[in-house]
Amino acid sequence: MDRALSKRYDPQEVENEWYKVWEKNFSGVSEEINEKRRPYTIVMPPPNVTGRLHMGHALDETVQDVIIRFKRMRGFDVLWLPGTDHSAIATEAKIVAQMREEGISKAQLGREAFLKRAFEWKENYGGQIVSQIKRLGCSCDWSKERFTMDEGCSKAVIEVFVNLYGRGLIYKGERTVNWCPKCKTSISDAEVEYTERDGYLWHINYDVEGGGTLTIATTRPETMLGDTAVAVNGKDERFKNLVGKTAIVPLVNRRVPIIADDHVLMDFGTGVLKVTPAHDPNDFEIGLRHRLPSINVMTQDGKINENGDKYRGLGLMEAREAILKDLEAFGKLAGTKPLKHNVGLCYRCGETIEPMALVQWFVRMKELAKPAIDAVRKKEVEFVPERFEKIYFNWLENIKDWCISRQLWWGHRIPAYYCADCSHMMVAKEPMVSCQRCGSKKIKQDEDTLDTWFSSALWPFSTLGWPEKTKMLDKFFPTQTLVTAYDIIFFWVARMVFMSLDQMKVAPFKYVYIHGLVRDAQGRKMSKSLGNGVDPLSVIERDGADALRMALMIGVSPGSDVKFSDEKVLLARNFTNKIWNAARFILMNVPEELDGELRVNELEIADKWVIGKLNHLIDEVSANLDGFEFGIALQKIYDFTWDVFCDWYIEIAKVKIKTQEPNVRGVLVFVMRNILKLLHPFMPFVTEELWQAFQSDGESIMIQPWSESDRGAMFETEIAEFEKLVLVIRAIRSARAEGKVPQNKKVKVYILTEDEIIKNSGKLIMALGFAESVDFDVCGVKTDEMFATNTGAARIFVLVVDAVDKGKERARLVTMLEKYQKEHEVLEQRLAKKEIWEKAPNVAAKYKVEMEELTRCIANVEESLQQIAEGGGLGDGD
RNA sequence: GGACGAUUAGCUCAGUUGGUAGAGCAUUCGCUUGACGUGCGAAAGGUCAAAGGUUCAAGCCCUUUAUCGUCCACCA
Repeated sequence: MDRALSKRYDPQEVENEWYKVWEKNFSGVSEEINEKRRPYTIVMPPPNVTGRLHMGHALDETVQDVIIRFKRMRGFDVLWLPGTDHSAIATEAKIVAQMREEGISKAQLGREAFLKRAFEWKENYGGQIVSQIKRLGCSCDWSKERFTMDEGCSKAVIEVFVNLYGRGLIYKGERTVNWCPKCKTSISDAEVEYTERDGYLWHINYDVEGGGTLTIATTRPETMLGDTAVAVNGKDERFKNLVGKTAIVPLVNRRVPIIADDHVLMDFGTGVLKVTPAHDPNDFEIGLRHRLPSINVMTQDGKINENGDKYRGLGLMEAREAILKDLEAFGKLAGTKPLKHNVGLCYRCGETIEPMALVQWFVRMKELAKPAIDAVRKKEVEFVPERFEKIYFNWLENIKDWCISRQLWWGHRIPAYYCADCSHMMVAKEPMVSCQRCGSKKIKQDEDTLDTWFSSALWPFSTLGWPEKTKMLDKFFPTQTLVTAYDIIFFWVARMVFMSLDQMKVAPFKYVYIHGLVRDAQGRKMSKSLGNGVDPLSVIERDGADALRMALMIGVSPGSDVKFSDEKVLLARNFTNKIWNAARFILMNVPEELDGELRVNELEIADKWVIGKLNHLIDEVSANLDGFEFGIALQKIYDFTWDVFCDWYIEIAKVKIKTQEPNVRGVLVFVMRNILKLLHPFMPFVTEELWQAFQSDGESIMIQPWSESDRGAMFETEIAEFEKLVLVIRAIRSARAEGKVPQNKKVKVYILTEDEIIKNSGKLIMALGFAESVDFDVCGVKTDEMFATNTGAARIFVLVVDAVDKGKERARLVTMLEKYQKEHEVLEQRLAKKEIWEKAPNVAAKYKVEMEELTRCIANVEESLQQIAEGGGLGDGD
């Protein structure tokens, strides 16, 4: 690396450069099966092709990249396949909006020209999200990039549609569907979001032929224009005699039957229900049961249609006002009650959804859902965290047929063809040119396109070449892990599972890793309307992609939402700088012999400590990553790097470098290299840049073998022993600070201990505790010059001479004594119980040792107090 | 109505098989120490939402409750 390391890490300098290298070197995975390296596949959830990168993407892509980079280093033959989604409604809406500005409508342009324009739009904006994903450092294989509407994916869509239709699993029929008047298309049940609104329950009197009145209750009076019955519960004594008679719908004066149906609740509203089969799913069912006609009163853009008599042309709300006014005028309005009720909204545009009976295409779900439920039950597919399988089950177990037709142009056109002469319908893979029944050449293709999620559901295999039998499919399917947020379990995850099980006879992936949504610092969902979204690209530009990635990954647990805050970015950015400078220190002090062989059997205690800690870290982090515990893994690497390596080992290394101890360089480089590798999945750029400084072969860190712990160098006892030293040194520093000893002043230290390790580590203790001499016996200390402290768990008694604050010693010793005595008591009580010896002898033994230590400490403190009380100095005095 | 999650330091959150509570930020004190002031050392701060239970031992397991959040279902 010829770039001199500056004092501060500058991410901009390195990021673009490295991504170019990676993209060149690591795209184009081989289709051939590698006997030694097992394949590991992730298909990227395709973002909207014309979208912009937001924090949700950033989190999703980062998680995937962490997994992929980890698995790659672990020796898997990885494929992370990227791509984009045509996002039918969202994209078409954007194009239509743009056209509106130019004063052009879809109808004016025509289907063909519209599609031409849409593809041009896609070409222009489709690259944007891709280049933004690249800036995150994602190591996906861009040579395999796919698009849901490319030739192959489209072919897969047609193949599945025709197949399902042939087996009767796709059908065309009239059902109540969710109509969005703004998007002017039907949408599936999953695409409706319910929200509670304050509304009214209006009571309206319907005359009964032959005398009497029935008061119905409704929240949508405008739908009465389409009423074809009035229903009561058959068990309701109040209305029993009216069943079978005829009611008159006010305003339109339609004669409708009064029917009995169990769906009507006696205790809600007035117990009388107006039945509008065309505009309510429940009423539609009632209509089927009672063979009621269905009168549609709405146009596609949410106005009253020709069936609405004099209200024709009014918007629904206008119609409601007008109808209520008229009802009142006719004396038919019996009352108004406020009511909180749920209103369905379009998940794309937020418009109120109008249920409407329409002829649409549906996927029959019951048969497809069952294997998908079983696959998760049998753990062929596992959710991480597991609890999300409940959501999945709940949805699939109560699923209704899936409305897949959309009245849009941007999407996969339904491969159904109609004969203009005999109306014969044909569903076929290839465009039909003549009618199979009458031979007519006048053939028209179905106008509708498919739900975006229909093509997304095939994504894990359509992207690998299916329906062709490709080597890619052979090698990389089924995939291993799918990473996504919980909000699209219904839309996408469940549908991929049942489509794959049905078409491929195998689940599309083994694990579904679910992460949460990214929220702002106040915990609110980031949204355009709130304007609280943080642009990941601005974070990258300011603090680097590594900092962004770390900010998203640190301290998160699977399935829970991530609060994104500047504090986290700062933490992450500071951490990149910390590693950078740790590396800089090593490079400045270890200019040569970078290979620095690590000779384990020549190590001293501090070396063994850091190596041992590293080995434990490697094991833990590897296990955490295998278990999708990214937040924990990253936290552990962070703690080790900062606390263990930088704050302690490098400080010790400074002492060792001065005294020219032979092993220090090897240890520093060895630990640093391992930190870089462990950290690389999370922070690819800075680790790559530094890796290059610690080796000479120029190879990318991406393909380095993952760290393996050395089982022979776990050093448990050394770790425990060294940590006693740490406590002693901390105690000295603490005593100095409490005693207000100026930082630049050295101090005499006396330590009461029988510990051999501590006795033999005077040099280190002196150096790191800013002490000038360390004695291990009590001697020559006047009480008014000393400051005492305990050392926490090790309970070694430390005396620091030359303390300035002379008044506090006694009180401090008393406090210490009380604390020790209390701890002693607690342990004594625990150990008094027989059961602990029987059931957890190792724990009991540990407690016993601690208690003995405490006993010694108490004696020491008491002795000191005694001496103070006698007014003399400790020991010989001088 | 059903399900799930959250409740731990002033704030934001970790805490993986039960063994004497952790981090970052903020606060206080002290440091221009030749890697880093995006830094270093020290300190203060928590009856782990409440009440029961299991256990030698509970933040963690069980039961109930409260508050907040999310999803699903839905009475027009």
